Amino acid sequence: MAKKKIVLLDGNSLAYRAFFALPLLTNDSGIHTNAVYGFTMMLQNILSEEKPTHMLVAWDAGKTTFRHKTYGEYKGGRQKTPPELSEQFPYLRKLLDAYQIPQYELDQYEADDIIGTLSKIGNEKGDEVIVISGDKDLTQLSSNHTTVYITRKGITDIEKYTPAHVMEKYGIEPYQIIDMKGLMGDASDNIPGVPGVGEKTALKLLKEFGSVENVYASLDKVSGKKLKENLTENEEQAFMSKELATIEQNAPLTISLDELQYDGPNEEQVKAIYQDLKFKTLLEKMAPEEAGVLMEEITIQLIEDPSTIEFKDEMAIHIEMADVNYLDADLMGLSLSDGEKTYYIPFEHVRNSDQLKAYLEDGKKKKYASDSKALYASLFRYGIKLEGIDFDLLLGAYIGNPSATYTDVASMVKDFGYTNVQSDEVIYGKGAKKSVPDEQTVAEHAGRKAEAVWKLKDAVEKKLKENEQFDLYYELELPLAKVLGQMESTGVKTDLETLQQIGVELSARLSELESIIYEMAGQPFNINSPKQLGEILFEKIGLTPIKKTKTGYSTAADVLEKLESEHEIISYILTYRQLGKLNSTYIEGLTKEIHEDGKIHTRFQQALTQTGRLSSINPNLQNIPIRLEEGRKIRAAFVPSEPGWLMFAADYSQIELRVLAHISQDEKMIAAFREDADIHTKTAMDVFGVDKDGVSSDMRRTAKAVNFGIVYGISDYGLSQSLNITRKEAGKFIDTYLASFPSVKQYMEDIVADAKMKGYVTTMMNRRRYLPDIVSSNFNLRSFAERTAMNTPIQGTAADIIKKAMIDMDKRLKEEKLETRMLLQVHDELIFEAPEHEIEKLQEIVPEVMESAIKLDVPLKVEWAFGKSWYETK
DNA sequence: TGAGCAGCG
DNA sequence: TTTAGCGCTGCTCAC
Repeated sequence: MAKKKIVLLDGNSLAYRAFFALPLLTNDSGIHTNAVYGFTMMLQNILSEEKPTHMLVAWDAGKTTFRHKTYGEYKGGRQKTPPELSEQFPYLRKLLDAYQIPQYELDQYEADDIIGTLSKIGNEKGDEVIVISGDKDLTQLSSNHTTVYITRKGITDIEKYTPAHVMEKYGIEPYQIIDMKGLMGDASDNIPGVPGVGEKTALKLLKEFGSVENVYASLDKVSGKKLKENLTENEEQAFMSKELATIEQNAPLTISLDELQYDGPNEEQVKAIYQDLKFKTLLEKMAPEEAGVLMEEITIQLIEDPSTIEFKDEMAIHIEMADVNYLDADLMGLSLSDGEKTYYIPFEHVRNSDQLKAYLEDGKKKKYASDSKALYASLFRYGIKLEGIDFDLLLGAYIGNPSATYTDVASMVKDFGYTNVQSDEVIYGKGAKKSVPDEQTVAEHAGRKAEAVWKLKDAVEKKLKENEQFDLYYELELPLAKVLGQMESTGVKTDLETLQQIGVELSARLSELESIIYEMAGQPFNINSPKQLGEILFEKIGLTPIKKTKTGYSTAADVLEKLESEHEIISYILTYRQLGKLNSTYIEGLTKEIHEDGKIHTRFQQALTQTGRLSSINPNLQNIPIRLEEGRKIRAAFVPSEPGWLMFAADYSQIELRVLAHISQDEKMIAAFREDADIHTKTAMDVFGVDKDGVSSDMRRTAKAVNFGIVYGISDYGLSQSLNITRKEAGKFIDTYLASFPSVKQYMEDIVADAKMKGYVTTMMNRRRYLPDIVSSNFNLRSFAERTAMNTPIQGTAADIIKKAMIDMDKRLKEEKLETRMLLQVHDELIFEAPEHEIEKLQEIVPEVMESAIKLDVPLKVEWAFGKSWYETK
């Protein structure tokens, strides 16, 4: 028979944990729900992560247990269970019934004993057992087959106790936990132990003698007069305490392992209870499974001859395609809706219709799209130049809720409470089962999408107006979508031979490095496997691990760099990593992405980042190497697509610090930028209190790191890492910095306070980012939100600025009737290809347009270069 | 599928 | 007193 995976939960302990970990939530009906809610969250985590075959929740039975016969005061002095918690137990039991998880209690025994007995039975059969509790006593049950999960802070944070972990933490075996308790006692259970003996002393004694019995057998060897005295006087109490702490593993259970089989919940019942308790988020999580119901009827006109369509002045429009990548996806059909009538035209008829083409290219006919950039670029593949886009649902939803992840129209409209469109997953399936259904189904699906766009336009606009984001939407994001669509369609010419040539060199050097590394390691192994590499470095060679990850030793570059002087193999590994990355990601990766036209067409995601930046995918052209010369050569493969043309690149200099100077209104910083000083040198002068000539290169480097840190929402820890100095030193730098730029300090404090009050921060163009965690009681979450509050207005404003510059640039190129094409955006940089005779003009207008994209209290500065390839634009 | 690592601004 | 720089994408390994 297959091995079982048995999960045993300590019901009372976990309910207490959940109750105290969460604030006292009350639902509309006045029932307290925090313990049930926390318990449910935990349960769901366990079910999805562990996928148990067998489960049981054990409960304590009544007030007295067999332990009270040993010691009447057992668990004496405990606070009564708060009534707010007591009232939740019946709901918990009902919920577990709905989940169809067996529950069990046994008169005179505690939940521990039930769990201990079952885990023993499981162990004997070789099954895998997981015990979950909030009580560390249960760690005594850990064994080769049993792992004990103890909840840490909160409810979902769990510490896993294997025998090795117990050893690591306490230096003793799991079975010695009871000896430890015997000696030190346990205040929460009112187990006395030996007075004067705490955890430290108990562990010391156990490491020397092994057990309570042996401690007393060798009392004369115990050092310390007072300790010996205490032990002697409390011998009986020590043995009794050990007995009390011992979990019974032979309780007379009336239930067998086979009865614990878990086959999943009764969804209907679970849903009913969620509804009863008003667990909205949990309910929503269940909802996708029953998608497909409650759809309103829709009448779709399937069109073969587009000339029969009545093209209104305003219509919603959508193209249904078989893949997310609209640059090469198979286009299935186009849907149109005017709110009354909805049409679906299979794409073969779209392509061949002059009337439809004329409609799509008519700028006077307003069109509302689900994703306008996808429309521009996909229609452009068929020579159709889309005009008249006046609304974009994706961008509207994104501006209203940047943290959402939109995968299809259904996910966008959900934010507005609209449900009459199904998810793509429901229609097409997912993974291996993905397939296109019959045309009628596709037509309805596409029709519903167009209809949804039509119906939601008002709601989206209303929200934009309320949040004063109308301009951000109509002046920035919507026109940008068109520019980006053009850039994606244009693509960047990529020279395959250059890539291949670099690839050949890389492969040769990699195999050379490989032999050297194998030689030094004394054996071949997979250098790309952090696991194997860690074993070789830290076990075989015996280097000292500096950092650990969840799964083993960290072999990250910053760790290896610290070990470089310890062993010569390290530098070879670092080089191998670096070159391996170039080869797999850039040479092999980019080669695969070159289209038939000899170009690479990336897609810019316009509705993804939390800050308003763009991102680039399939492939990512925003992370082409530049920092190291070997990688930088990759850029030589990116060339103009026309003979005699050149690449032209322009980037904003220090845009984020300039934005910071403007937002914080720091006089010194503003002055520095106005006189075009080197900002890092200037910072160094202030932080180190020297004059310009006194700034060493090291000081400048430090100042640069501090400047970066400030932009990111600094912490002494982060700075200490990047500069390889102590936290204290880093803290000092930060203090000195903030003292010399007081307005920056003020800004950092104000923005955090503002975010706490409003729940969000904004950029100069009123882009929002919501930060619910900024009021969290969890230190990590809160700190992260605070740094985000400091960083987002800066990074986001910089993003706004370059977006505006792109729109202006596109317009200017047209006005000047230039052939120059904008190709790429890399956060603070724009890349163009241009005929040689236009270069002179570009040198004039590109900086002009970019520098005047927005008016700040400091000048914006643009630097530019051109050459025969991207590599040469330096 | 997620973790670890490394590439960019 | 264990936390711990901001924003991304893609490759490889191991499960």
